[in-house]
Amino acid sequence: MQSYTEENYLKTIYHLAEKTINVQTNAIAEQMQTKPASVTDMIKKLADKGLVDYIKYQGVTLTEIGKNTAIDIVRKHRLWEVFLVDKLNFKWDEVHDVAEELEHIKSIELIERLDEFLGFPKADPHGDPIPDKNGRFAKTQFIKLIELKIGDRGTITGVTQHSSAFLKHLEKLGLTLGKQIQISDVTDFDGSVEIRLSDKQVNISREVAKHILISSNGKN
Amino acid sequence: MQSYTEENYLKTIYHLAEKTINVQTNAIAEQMQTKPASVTDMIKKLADKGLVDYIKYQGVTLTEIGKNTAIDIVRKHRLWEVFLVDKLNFKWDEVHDVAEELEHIKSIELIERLDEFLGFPKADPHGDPIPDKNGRFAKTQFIKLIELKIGDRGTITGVTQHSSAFLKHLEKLGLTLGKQIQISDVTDFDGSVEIRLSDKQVNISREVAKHILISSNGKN
DNA sequence: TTTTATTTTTAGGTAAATCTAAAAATTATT
DNA sequence: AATAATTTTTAGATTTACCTAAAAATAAAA
Repeated sequence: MQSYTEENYLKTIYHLAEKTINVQTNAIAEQMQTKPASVTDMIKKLADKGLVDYIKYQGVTLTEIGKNTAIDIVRKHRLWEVFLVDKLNFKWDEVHDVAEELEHIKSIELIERLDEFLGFPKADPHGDPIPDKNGRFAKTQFIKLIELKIGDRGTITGVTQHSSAFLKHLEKLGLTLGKQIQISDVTDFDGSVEIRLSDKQVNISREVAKHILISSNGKN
Repeated sequence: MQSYTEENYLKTIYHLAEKTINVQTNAIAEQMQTKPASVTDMIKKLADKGLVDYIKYQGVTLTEIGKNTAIDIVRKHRLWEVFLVDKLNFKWDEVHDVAEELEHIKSIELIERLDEFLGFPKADPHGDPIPDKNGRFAKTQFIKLIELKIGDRGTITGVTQHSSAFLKHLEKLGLTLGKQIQISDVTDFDGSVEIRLSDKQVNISREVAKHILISSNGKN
């Protein structure tokens, strides 16, 4: 059984490991808003518990057990987000902090039943995949909006930025999950992208385009 | 803002204060499965924060702020219990421990929306009243089943014992919330009570009868 | 390949919530 | 009222998760 804090470390390491193989102390510290010295302390503890592999000065990797624990927390977090949006009518930019607390509630039964109550959702309100109770993710075929060419069509299925500012911005533009889009133009000058929606045309910066995930439904 | 632990102390003191005016250190310790010395430490802290009034060796009472905080936790606990039973199909004897964790999630918005989602329930699955967001309880007129006379009718509206064993026992007998009952006999010998339900007749011990609350709908 | 910069760790300390054991106050009993 | 029993508090430690400041290791630059 892990403490609330240990769980948060595992989750952070898990997310950072999606980008780099060996996760660095400073990266963890920054992510968790704490100091590198504190991270070192905790890493040692997690290593003693067999949740991470750790070589001094070389960063950490999750062990099998550590990874499974982390995935379980991610599962809880995302299921609660679905609950908050689908059942309690929260906006997609309002759910993160509360889910951050709810993810630590320790009851397997609770999560199984919540999953069922929500209809076994495959993705959270930001399009992030929800692992099943065995920790398996449904394979998904995403492409970044920025990589599409003029004329390409697709459906918005995820975002890689969860800040409230970003999500509110998308909401205002009408770029929400499930929306069908087509690239109508890409500006050479600043790389901004012109997008055709069913009812209107919007322009987004290159920076925004980087963080939108599209499930492509064919060229042209 | 209180810690998880502080909240548990306030809640315990609140419940104990329903029976005695001045709550004793030992009583708190027993209830919280901790040692009296630890309780004294925490009481001092709560007194410093203005949440309890404390005179050495004389026990504690909640201040207005402390009481409101406690009621808020009770509200959260009971709303989550309703959620677990009504939405996730937990049994009434399975919800306490999980609600014990959920009650500490800090988000006013969450609870308001949960309350609405559940249809502003007035009582939890054990019949305990749920305070509204201003901390006010709906007045309820309960009488203990043990106090009824032969021939009296009523509706089961609460229990004063939340142990799983007790609740499972009632469940097996068909004595669940909302059931209409009539007292058909009271045994002189051991005080056990014979109860008529719509479809059957059951016998309960005096001890069980003490912990069932009835909203009486008139004599005979 | 030194020197410099960055990253990481160690050493020593703090605050929260516990504990045990002993002392002090209160309450009950003779 | 004196003694015994109970309750409560104090004193001093422990554990967890932090911290700062300084030392050590690694990586980057001259």
